[in-house]
Amino acid sequence: MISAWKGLSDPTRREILQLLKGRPHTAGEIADQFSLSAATVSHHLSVLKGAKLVNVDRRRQTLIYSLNTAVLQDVLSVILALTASERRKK
Amino acid sequence: MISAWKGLSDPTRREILQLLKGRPHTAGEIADQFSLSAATVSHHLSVLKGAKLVNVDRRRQTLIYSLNTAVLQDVLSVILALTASERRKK
DNA sequence: TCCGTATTTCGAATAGTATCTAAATATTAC
DNA sequence: GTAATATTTAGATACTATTCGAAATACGGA
Repeated sequence: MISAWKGLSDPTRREILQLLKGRPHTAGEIADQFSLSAATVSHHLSVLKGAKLVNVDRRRQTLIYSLNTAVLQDVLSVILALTASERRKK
Repeated sequence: MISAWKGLSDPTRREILQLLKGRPHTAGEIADQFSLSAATVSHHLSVLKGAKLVNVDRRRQTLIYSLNTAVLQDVLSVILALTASERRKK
């Protein structure tokens, strides 16, 4: 199990998520957007998958990756908790 | 320059931030909360400082760390952008 | 069944991170 | 100036992450 935080800690992976925000993409389409080898992008996708930040579906011979925002809600609440100004203090 | 994402990617550092959310702490007080050496905690504090997630003030011979939420706002907007459902689609 | 396309997995190089102990620095008190 | 206290820096080691090219796998079509 990879934490969402680890998934988000790499800039390439954050770019992939931004890309997937628009619409689902195949692994090949994603790899084409970066000057990295397909193997490297595949590795990043497996990290994102392990962190449940993306969903994968197979259609014919291609794998289609899409954004999974469920885990982002948890990240969001941690950040919100940290930024929340404390009311009712003392 | 360390990115806020890198700063947030380690569980110990996130715990430190939670601790600082309550009130500022000295380096020693923070170190006491963890079963890690003071040197290790100091390292984590320097990462948080590099990511501008904490502020440091010196009072007498102690260094006082406090939470800096400014950078968290940027993290927050990235997460919000990813989770925002797309309106006006098509 | 063999081929082509899409993608992942493997093995290895390199770089970055977390952790420790010990030594160094900074501040204050005497 | 010396000592005491608080904290960081230095050096070492182990672990984890990023990246690549090459080989392996999976699926669908001829």
